[in-house]
Amino acid sequence: MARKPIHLQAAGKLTPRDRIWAAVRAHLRFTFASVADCVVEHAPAEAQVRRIDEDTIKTYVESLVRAGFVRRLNPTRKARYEPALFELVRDVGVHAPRLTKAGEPVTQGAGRLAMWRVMRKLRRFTRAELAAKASTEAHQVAVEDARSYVHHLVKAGYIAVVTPGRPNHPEVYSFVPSRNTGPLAPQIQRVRHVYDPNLGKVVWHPEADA
DNA sequence: GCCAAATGCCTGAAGGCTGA
DNA sequence: TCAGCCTTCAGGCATTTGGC
Repeated sequence: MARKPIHLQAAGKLTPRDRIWAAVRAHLRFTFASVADCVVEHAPAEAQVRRIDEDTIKTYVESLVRAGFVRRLNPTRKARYEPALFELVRDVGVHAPRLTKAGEPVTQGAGRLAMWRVMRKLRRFTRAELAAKASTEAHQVAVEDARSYVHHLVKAGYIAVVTPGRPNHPEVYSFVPSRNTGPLAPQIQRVRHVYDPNLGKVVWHPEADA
């Protein structure tokens, strides 16, 4: 099996990595098995958590070790049955660190998150302004990407068109305060649905316009 | 459309356990 | 004693996703 669409992962509003991270924080010192047990114990009743989660745990714990969030206490085991023992050394709160297998921070999604923050701050903006304000040295946001993101958020009702675009006068948008649902940026899914992770639900889909 | 990320499946290695 | 089984871990790969 492979990764599920985010709106289908939302049972309990936690991804597998969120649950693993919560288990790590609960134990401080742990093995793969103890985390797996904790994940199952605290899983929502409707979620079918299987033993296979241990593979996911292994992958994520390894990335946490590489990133320095977690330290292995017994790098060389004396006996085959001595399970690998880990310790949490850097607790960054309830939100699971997003890491690659190599332990590097994940930059995917950084552009949309930055745009979401800029929208909530500026309240009134053009696409070019949004892209410029959301860009950093480490991560540039293309105007075309801003156009796509704004398009979907307008459809979903997060943004309103204040001044329609005309030659030499770019379209001006305003952020709808009542749609300030939280710090997490709404996501445009592959199927063009707009999913709000703050609400844990799909807030717009193309069929809604039809 | 391409790429990286996230997740699950599969296989093999190593060593302890168990029963004949 | 020893062959076969079991457990744990590591690594590679496939699939589907969201972001760009």
